[in-house]
Amino acid sequence: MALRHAVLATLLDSEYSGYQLAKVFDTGVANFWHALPQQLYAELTKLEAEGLVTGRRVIQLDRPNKRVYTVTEAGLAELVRFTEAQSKPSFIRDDLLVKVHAVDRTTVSAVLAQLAERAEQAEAKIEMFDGLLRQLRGDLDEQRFLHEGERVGPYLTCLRGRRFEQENRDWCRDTADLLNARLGAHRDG
Amino acid sequence: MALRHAVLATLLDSEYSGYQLAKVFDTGVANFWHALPQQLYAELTKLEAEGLVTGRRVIQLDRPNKRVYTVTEAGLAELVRFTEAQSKPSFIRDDLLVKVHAVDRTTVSAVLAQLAERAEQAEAKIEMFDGLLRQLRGDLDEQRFLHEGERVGPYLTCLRGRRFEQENRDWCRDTADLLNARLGAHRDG
DNA sequence: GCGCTCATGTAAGGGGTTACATGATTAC
DNA sequence: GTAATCATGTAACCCCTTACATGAGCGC
Repeated sequence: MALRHAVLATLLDSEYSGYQLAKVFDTGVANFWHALPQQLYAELTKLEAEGLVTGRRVIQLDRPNKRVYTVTEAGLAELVRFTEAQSKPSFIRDDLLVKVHAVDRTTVSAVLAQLAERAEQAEAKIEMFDGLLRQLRGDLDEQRFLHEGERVGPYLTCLRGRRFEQENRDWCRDTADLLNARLGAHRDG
Repeated sequence: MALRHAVLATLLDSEYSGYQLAKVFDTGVANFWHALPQQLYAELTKLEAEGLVTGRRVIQLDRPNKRVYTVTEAGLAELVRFTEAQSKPSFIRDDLLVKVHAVDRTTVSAVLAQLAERAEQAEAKIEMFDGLLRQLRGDLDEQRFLHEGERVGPYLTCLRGRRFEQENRDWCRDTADLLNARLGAHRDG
């Protein structure tokens, strides 16, 4: 029962519809939480029933209508309660790392291809983060924004996401280089 | 259904009992997969029923007996099939990052305390990885081992884990420093 | 005896994933 | 009309988590 807190934290940035929230969870938020659209629709319905968010119908002429959500006082209180409670240890689950762990007994070429793909995805995410960070800090330079900006939370998590993806990209490249070098040297696999 | 592949990949390193596997999943393997002991016992039973691993009873005099498992040919084939299939995108779920994202509207002191705690945990993991890496490469230096060692998969994933924890520790410290500086400057809470 | 580690589970319930369903509106 | 995006779900199933249960052997 922690998806709700990720949703509440995200709705502090702006009001969102389920559809918009799904987009955000697929990009920026994905650095600290992962969820599918169906989960988000269900969670928003539950959160509204419990009074932690309120929905507002928005009539759109050029597109289908939508329902956007805002955090209530009760929702914020729940987020504070969550913040003060102990954190569960975070966890990673990564298919690609499982594959690398077993690479000496499986198919090196398949792993190499996936490392290259992952490195590219990481690169794309880095650029996405750079854009997001620029957008968040507006006219200020980073140090100024971090020290004087009003809301730094989202900026700080983006910085973390950016570092993570950089590390990810570099490791993928280093690992691919090494596996390639071994292939060249041994002429097997 | 991907826990099984993490288990198979881990059993390539050595034969393990469920209990030992749980220990390994709590430390080294935790960098790419997370699982509780109950899951592992259940998965080992299923894997043996499907012929992907074989169990062997070990009689111990000084401790309760145990059952240790090895990957079969069919298990290795399944791991190869998995390796060649597309990877699911990896995901992170991290309470602490949710809390940092919302920090401007919640309790800074609680977040600071948890950042410090997390930084310490990361430091401990870095040391654990250093030990593991030394153990894996034996007498060889790192470059030599990476280029000439027999099994580099586990070493490569450890390197990834180490980098990840380093990044984690640094970000926690930087973030805590910044939040502290803001507290000092604004004198609010 | 008591607590610790080793060792292996069962059962219930909640959360997440996969597959499917529906409809509005815009652009070609 | 057909594809693409916007928009919102339902249903079934599987996996994961939480809580509980059991017992052997060691050190004090």
